[in-house]
This record gives sequence, C-alpha cells and structure tokens, in this order.
Amino acid sequence: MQVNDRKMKVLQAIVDDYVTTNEPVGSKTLIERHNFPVSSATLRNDMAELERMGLIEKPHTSAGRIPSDRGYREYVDSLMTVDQLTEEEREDISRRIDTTVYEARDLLKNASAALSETTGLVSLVMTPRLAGSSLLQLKLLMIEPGKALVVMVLSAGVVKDKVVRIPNFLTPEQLKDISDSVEKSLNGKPLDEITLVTLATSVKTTKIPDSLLNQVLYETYTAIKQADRLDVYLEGEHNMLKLPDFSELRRAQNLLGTLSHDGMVAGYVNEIEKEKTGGDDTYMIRIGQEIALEGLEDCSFITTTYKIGDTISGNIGVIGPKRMDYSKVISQIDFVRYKINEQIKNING
Amino acid sequence: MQVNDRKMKVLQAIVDDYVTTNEPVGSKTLIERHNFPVSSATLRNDMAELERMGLIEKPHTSAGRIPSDRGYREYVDSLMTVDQLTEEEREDISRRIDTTVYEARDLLKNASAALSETTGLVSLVMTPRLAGSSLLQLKLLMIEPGKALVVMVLSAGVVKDKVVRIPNFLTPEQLKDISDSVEKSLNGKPLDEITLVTLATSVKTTKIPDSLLNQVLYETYTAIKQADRLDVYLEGEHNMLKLPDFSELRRAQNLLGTLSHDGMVAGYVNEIEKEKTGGDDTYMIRIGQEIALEGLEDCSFITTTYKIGDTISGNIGVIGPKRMDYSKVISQIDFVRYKINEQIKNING
DNA sequence: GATTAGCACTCTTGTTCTTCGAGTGCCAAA
DNA sequence: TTTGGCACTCGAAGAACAAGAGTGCTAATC
Repeated sequence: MQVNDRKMKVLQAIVDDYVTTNEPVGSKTLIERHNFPVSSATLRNDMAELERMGLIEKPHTSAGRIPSDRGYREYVDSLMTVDQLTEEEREDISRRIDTTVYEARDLLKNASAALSETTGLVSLVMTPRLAGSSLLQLKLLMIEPGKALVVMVLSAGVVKDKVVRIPNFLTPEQLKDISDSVEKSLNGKPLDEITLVTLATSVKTTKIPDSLLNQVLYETYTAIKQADRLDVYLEGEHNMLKLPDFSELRRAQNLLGTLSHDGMVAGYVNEIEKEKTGGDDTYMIRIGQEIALEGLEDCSFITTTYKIGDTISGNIGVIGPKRMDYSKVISQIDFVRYKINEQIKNING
Repeated sequence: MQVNDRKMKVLQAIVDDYVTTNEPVGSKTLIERHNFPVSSATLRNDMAELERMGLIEKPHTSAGRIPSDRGYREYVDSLMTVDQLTEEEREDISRRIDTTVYEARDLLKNASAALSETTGLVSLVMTPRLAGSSLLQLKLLMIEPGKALVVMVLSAGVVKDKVVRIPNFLTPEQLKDISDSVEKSLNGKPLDEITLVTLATSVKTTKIPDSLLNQVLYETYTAIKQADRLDVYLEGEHNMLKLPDFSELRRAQNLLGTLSHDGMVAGYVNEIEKEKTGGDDTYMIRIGQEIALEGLEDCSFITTTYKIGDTISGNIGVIGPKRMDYSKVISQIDFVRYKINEQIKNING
C-alpha cells in the first residue's frame, strides 16, 4: 500500500531529523528537508495517524513530533539501513585498537576505549563468559608460608589467578603434590561442572592429612568459582554530559548513578544476552522503557557478541541516548567486534 | 593581637558557613549565626580587610563573601580542628571495608568504595608504589606453546603477573630452566634496579640458544617493568553531580572529562606525594588553583599514604569541591587508612 | 478517498521592565 | 576602634508581551 509506505517514510524522516537536530520536527521542516511530493497538510494527517499508532508523540501541543520508544523500535527493526564505515573511520578505529597486547583483558580494554571515543557514547565491555570453558591447567604456587597463588589456564588461553590462604606449615612440596593431584583430577572439566564435592572426592593424595587437604581444596574451589565471575567495564560516562539529552542535571544524575552500579548493568546485559535469538554477529538492541534499569529510560543499549576461540564469548556494546544514530553506532560496534575477533586470533594463534 | 584573632575567627566562620550553606555569607548572617560580640559594621570592616589580604572574595558587589583559595588554605593550615568520628561513623566505615579479602588489590577497592560512599565525594586509590620493592620470586609458567605466564612475588606478598609470548617450540622444561635461572639471578633485587642489561648478563644457562633465551628475557623484562606501573582507581564520580558546586553543566563536564584521564590524575597524585614533607600519616591537601589539572579549579585533593609492609606504600584520598567539610573528610580518610593498614597486616600476618 | 489551502488556536521561547532584598562601603559620631 | 545610618549596587524573580513554530480542523479540489 502506497499510503503506508509514505507513513513509514515519514517516521523514518522524523527519526533521522530528530536524531541529528535534537528538535521536535514539524510538518513544514519535514517538507523542506526531505522532498516529499505532498503538502505539509498531508504530512500532518500522516503524523496524526502515526501518533494514533503510538509511533511518535509530541512534547506539547505546539511543538513538532518526536519518535516514541515504539517508533524507534519500528525504525530499528524495519526502516534503518546500516551502511559501511568509510575507510577513514575504519582506520581510525583500527589505529586505536592495534596496540600489541597479549592478553584478552587488555585487548578488551583497548577496544572499549576505542568504542567510547569513536561513538562519543558510553562503551560497555563484559568480561568473557567462562562458566562453560574448560580448565586446562591449575597450579598452586607458594607465595610465602600461609599464602598461595592459584593459577588457572582455561580454554583459548585465558588465564585467571587468585591469592588464597593455606595452612601455615604446608611445605612447597606438599603444595605441589596437591596441585598436581588437583590438576590431574580437573583437567579438561568445564568450570561450571566443578563443585566442591567432585573436587574433594576426586583428588587423592595419601601424604597429606585430610583436614589440611580439605582446607586447600576449599580455597582452590573459591578461586575457581571466582574465575567465572562476570564483570563489566564502562568507559566514557562523561561523554553523556555533552549530549543535550542529558543537559537536565537530574537526568544526568540518574544515569550516572545507575551506571555506577556495575553489577546491575552486568546483570542486565547478561539477561539481554540470554534473550538473544539470532547468531553471534547479530545485535541486541534495547530502547528506552524496554530497559528495566531505573535511570536509563532515556537510553538505549546496543550490544553484540565477541568470541575468544570457539567456546568462550562475551558482550560488547554501547549505552547511549535513545536519540542516537543507530545505524552508525551499529556499524562502529560491528567493526570493533570484527577487530576484537581478529586480534584474539592473533593472540591465540 | 585581639583584632587579628577576631579576623581569623571571622574567616573561620565564613568558611564554616559557606561550606554548609553554599551561599555567600554577609555580615548580618554572620552576626546571627555566630555570636560575635560586635556589630555587623565592625564585621564589615574586618571582611574588607580579609578581602584586602586575599583570603575572601565576593562573587559580585552586593553578595556576601566566599573564601578564596588562599582563604581555604589558611583555614586548612591554621584554623580547622579535626575531630574524631563518632562511634557510628567508624562502625559504618568498618562494616563497608571488613569483608574477607586476601589480596591487597581487593582490599583497596573495598576501601575506595567505602570512602566514596561515606564522604559522598570521589574517592581515589593509587595502586601501591612497587618500584622500590624487591622481587622475591619469579616463575615462568607455560600456558600453551608460544605463551607463558610470568608470575612475580614482591615484598610484602604482593603478586603480579603477565602473559607473554615466547618462542613456539620452547619446551616446558626449557622454560623451567630459564625461569629458575632468572629467579636465582634476580632474587631479592629491587624492581627499579633491574634492567634488561643486568638481566641478560646475570642469567646463565648453557642449554638454550642465546637468541631464544634473549627473547624470553626481554619478555620477562617487560613483565617486570609493567609490574611497577602506577594506576589509580576513582570511584563515585557521579556523586559530584549531586553537589550544587557542579550544577552548572559546564563545570561538571570539565570535571568528569578530566577525571576520565586516569593517567593524568595518577601522575598528579604522584607529584603531590613527592612534594610531601610530613610523615606517612600526614595529609596532602591541594586546593583549587593549586591543582595543576585543567577542569579541577573548583576542586580540592586530600590524599594520604597507606602502607603494605614496611617498604611499599601507596596513596588514598578524595577529590571533592573546594567547598567541602575538610575536617570531616580528613577524619574519614584517616580512619579508612587506619583500616587499610590494619587489614593489610591481617592479610600478610 | 486522498490531498490541499487556509485559518484559528496553542504553547514555548526570548525580551524587556520592574520590583525586592541582601549586602556593601563609607561617613560621622561615640 | 566601634557603631549606627544611609545611599548605592547588583542579582534574582516575576510579570507582561511579542514572535514564531506547529497543530487540528474544515471546506474545497483532484
């Protein structure tokens, strides 16, 4: 139907205009900027209809229209076209990421910084989801009497460690004995299948009294459990203050206040990930009210998945105002993800 | 001299009032709130004199006075009385810090969070200065062909590690050989005395070709050098948005923008530390223009030193508006430092 | 039925003007 | 040295007003 076609074009034009100008867009400006082959009165009718459909709304009677959350959703789902970055843009991002790093963690930090700088928004990087990855090595190193370092090597070369307490009089030899035994019994096991019970029953060493052994095993277990904790790194929060969307102090306060609770953000992104339907290279987009976190009603999340090897993955993305250039940001995230995956191969290759 | 006494009392009253009310204080309100045994006209004369001395200033002709940077300085140096925290306050802080952690790093993060929450300001924690600490252990662990983990144990049980590249065909045994040799040659050396040259000349192992050895040594060296990098953790930036001092968006932008450059802040705190004159439990205070960082003209730094063992120390403190309750904040920092030192002893004892 | 011109109406934004009040500086007297 | 008194300054807050952008609706037109 031609009419509906035009209505959608109008919605698209409204989103495009509003995103760039940050001003409610009226029928007249719409005509001026996009060359619709109809009059402003017709557009007014269309806009009234779009409003009835819940896709746009007006801040007050005599202002233009702005997209509603559902309007953005429609835009993102059906109207938007994602285009390639220019060569310069790609090079710019590459330059920011391509420093020689040998640890996934550093690479992700680089990528996060690059993402926040190029988008001018808040970048978000989740640490890799390690629960499903396998424990390839585990070593207990004596640091000093009573303290040991648990070093774990997981699939795809991810390394984690933690300092733990051990009985004071345990000798380095005894520790090594336990270490070897633990390593042997856990070798290749996925992290989330390791429980204190399996650990205690499978480790056998006759030379060390059970009470000591159990204490070490317990500490080792806590180290393993801690290894798969999900963290989130946010960067570029101050960028939000530059956006007119948060020029009202209250909004900025709410936003940054909520973002300071890393755990909440991490949890939410994790949830989004679970609800994901598409493949690894699809985007998860949450707009405005769709976001269940207080203070983020005027924001959108765009996240996607990066991979470390075949088994380990994590999320990367941005948090920005609803009123953002979705298309551009998506291609930026896409390219950053591409760079991450590429570099991870370098590190692990 | 009695007169000067009163003038200083006036300055003190102005600072106290301004800090609590955030409003320029005039002669009349001064009389009302503090019971000066003189008339408002007399205070006006005193204030004119204080202004001539550069200790207070007026935002505009018909407003009251506010302390100048030098006024705050005078207040902090000579007028302020630091009083003990109440039992509840101490308990509150204790509760926030006293979780069982076995790594200094985690303890410091806890402390930082506690500090930012109790002060309502931005807390600042520097990683410990490790340059002067000694290398007690160094191990190279094979992660997978071509990748090794350098684990370093420094004085006072501080552990650092880094993943490095090694030649692909190096065997675990060869790596162990190098590792033992490196450890023997560096044992007990202060980090900052270790150079690539000393490393290369002192390590002897006949079984491995020089070119391979040197590559490993170089990577080990970078790991050692990276270990003593100073980082800074800032927490509670969003608190600043709640303060009326930064209700002007521009100020908030500048502030958060600058604080996002971790390196700059770290460098500056490091500088302050160098200029320090008193002992470890004294405070370093920098007020307004004294701070050489752009965007922090309306802020003050208060930092002090925590210790890990006898040789290692670091800084902890807050960044807040010039207009803050110096006395209160100082006693809060003091108590947090006390808790850190206490807990570190627990960890290392 | 879709489109358009026209027009009355609404509501924000910016400007100007005014008033109010807190605070100052200074003078002359105590 | 202190004080009462007074003229003066300046920002904050509010009222009044005009301008402008945009809408909805109606009646005519394609």
